[in-house]
Amino acid sequence: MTSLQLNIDAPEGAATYFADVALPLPIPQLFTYRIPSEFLELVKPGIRVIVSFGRQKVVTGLVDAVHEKAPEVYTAKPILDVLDAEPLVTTQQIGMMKWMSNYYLCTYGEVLNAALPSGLKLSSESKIQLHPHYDWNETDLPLDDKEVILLSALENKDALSYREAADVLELKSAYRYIKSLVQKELIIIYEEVKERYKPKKIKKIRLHGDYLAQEDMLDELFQELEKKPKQSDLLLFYLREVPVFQQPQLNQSGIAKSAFTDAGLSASSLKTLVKNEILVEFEKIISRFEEENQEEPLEIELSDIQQQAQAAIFDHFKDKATVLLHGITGSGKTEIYISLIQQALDSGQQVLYLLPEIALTAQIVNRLKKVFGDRMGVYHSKFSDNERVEVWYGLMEGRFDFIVGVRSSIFLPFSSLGLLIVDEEHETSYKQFDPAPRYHARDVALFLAHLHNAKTILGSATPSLESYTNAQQNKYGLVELFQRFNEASLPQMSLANLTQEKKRKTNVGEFTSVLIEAIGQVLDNKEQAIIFQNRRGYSNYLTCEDCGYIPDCPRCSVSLTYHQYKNQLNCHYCGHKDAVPLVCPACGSTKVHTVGIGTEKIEEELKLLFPKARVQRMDLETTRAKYAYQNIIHDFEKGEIDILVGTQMVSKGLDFDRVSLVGVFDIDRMLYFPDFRSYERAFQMVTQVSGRAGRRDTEGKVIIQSRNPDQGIIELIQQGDYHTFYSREMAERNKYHYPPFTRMIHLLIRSKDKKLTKEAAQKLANILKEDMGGSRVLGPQEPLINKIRDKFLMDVFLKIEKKYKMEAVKDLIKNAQLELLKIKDLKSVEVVVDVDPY
DNA sequence: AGCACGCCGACT
DNA sequence: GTCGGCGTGCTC
Repeated sequence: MTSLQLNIDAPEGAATYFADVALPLPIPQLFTYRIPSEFLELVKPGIRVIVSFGRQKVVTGLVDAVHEKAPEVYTAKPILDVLDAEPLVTTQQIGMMKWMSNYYLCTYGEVLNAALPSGLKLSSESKIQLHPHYDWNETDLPLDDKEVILLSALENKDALSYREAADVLELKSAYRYIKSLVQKELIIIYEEVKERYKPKKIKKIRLHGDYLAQEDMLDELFQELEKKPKQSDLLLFYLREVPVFQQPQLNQSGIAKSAFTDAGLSASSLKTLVKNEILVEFEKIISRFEEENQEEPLEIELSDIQQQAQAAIFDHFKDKATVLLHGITGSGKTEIYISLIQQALDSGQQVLYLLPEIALTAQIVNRLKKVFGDRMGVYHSKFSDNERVEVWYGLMEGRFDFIVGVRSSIFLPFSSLGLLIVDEEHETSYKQFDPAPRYHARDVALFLAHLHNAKTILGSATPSLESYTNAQQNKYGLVELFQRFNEASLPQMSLANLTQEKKRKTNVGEFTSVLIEAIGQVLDNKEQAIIFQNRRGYSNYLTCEDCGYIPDCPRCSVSLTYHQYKNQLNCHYCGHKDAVPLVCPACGSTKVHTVGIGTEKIEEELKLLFPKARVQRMDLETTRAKYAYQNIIHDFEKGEIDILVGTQMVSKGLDFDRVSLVGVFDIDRMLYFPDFRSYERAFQMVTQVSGRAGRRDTEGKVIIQSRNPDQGIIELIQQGDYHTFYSREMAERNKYHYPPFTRMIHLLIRSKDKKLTKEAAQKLANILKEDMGGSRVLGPQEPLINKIRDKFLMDVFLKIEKKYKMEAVKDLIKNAQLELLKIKDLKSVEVVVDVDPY
């Protein structure tokens, strides 16, 4: 068999070549395909190929290696097509992706899947259509009802996917009938391949070349057209726009077809001119990114302090690859970044500037665009696939050498990175949780820098304990900036005690009088306020006063959140929606009311408290549209909003001049979150959001509402003293063996059966405890939310001292997983491994 | 991840 | 009996 296959298309005596191909699927191994001789020259590592995989499917894979070793136990399928002339990924990228799959314990295919924008992947979908020789009347084969339904559906619509076929029959799977119909030769199955990336084209018009060569031809033409004024108008318009006789080369690029219609000229006359080959219509591929108005590049001038900081950074870079830039909000970190980026670009290196999702807004992008112009590419989740592909190619082809982007920009094809900046380094949104690869973009960026021998700056006003510890231990250089730029003063923080006010009845709902008064003052002074509440929706949940019933999600173990404007109950975990009950479904009582307070309710209450104030809410719901976020920010900047109410979105990297008050609505909620990082998060959040208050000439005020403000942690947060906070928190982490003293791995065990989930978790924990000692294995424990999307969850945490090799631990985990698979009852239980959970 | 196969319970 | 569900194994 093997020898037969070797000679399929290779000339006598010539070797047959094979390619190991990585597929963007969660399968651990590579797959070997035969390279047909016509593709031999083209197939190299990093080239995308199309292969068939499984029964019928066609998928895009990435060539990993080319060799002559014929597989021994199976016949390799041929590569069907080659997609690239040049490798689509760089060797550094492949190195990084392999490192990621190893470090984050996932398959290479999963990394690949995350790395390639979907516009660069293509896969097929199985579809069915009527058999070419199909004739309804000729069929004397017995057909059952469902088969008839399917056939008539296919007579109306020429193709159906498996999913659609199942929907037509109102079944979970239509496979049975599809198979039967294929056997009866009434339908066929085929693969439809979707090409995802489409270059953007515009229709353009130019003068036919013949008229360029001979000027008198045009005179004749105008005489001919004398009786057709609409056509000669069109022609004159073109000649006015494009002076082809003065500058014949301009005719080549012509003008946009839309220019004619925009000028109010007849579209049908244009059609006639094109038909008569006087004008020529053609298409041009254009970039999706607008050509920037060529403004003068903005010069950045650093203050003395900023210059000193920059000098200190350079000094550290002499012997360290990474510098932590710890600068309070408003200390002018961005200018330092810009200066460093300029210098890196000037020396011919590429630069990557990472920002957390919500901080990457028009504000910062516009500012950078003014300095760097067209060489800067932006990579953002609100960009379409096509736009992402253009950034990818733009970087490869050298049109961009500077990328500003979110988490996933670390996957872009850099070839000569010199500098990486991870801004707001402490942000949790750098960590991806679902799906795999569960990576932390900051940590991958550091590895990427290592691969390129590049320098990295981690920037934050509130560094993560991990990074600050690395700086303390001299692994990173540390540069700190404690002075606000432009002499702006730091806001003054105060506490408002809600419990006490409730006793004295000075509160209005969840608002303390302290906060209400402060807002009133802001409005009187024609200044602005930001109210921060990290909970969206109207209220936390509904409850029945009489029986205590709380509507909960049928698929998750959480109560449903009440959204007033949609008049709906939503599950924030699985998206389940429910109508709002008028009477309690459990006891029939009408005393169903809301508990807790979200951004939506705060907005409503504010409108009642301050009827004249213009209140705007900013959260996931109000910013879903592509430009909604920018619009709100823009209105706020222009002073068209007095009070901005929002979730963490309001705390990120926005600079407003007239904000004099920041209210932290409910700090308790952040502190009591059951997570070892909850204090760190609360500290970061409050410090970040406080930074929005009082810039330039306005003195800022921050009011933190709490029910229980007499705790050390709140005092620490109020003082805003990072160093004290750091040492206190580190003492706690040390005591309980939490990161940064240890490394953590989170094992999430889930399945549809509660008992099996618990059993599997226990088993897994036992195996690991035996292998690595009981003190390093935490759990199994039931998480607070123990069911999501109908799957029961259990947690096991591993805490491993830094001195241990992670490799060894990962092998133990893999082994434990294999052990678990050996127990046949537990095979349906999933184990999700999350390295360095956040 | 899909997809196909095979086994098993609930209906005509 | 057969239909429809679902768990399991495989993909070069």
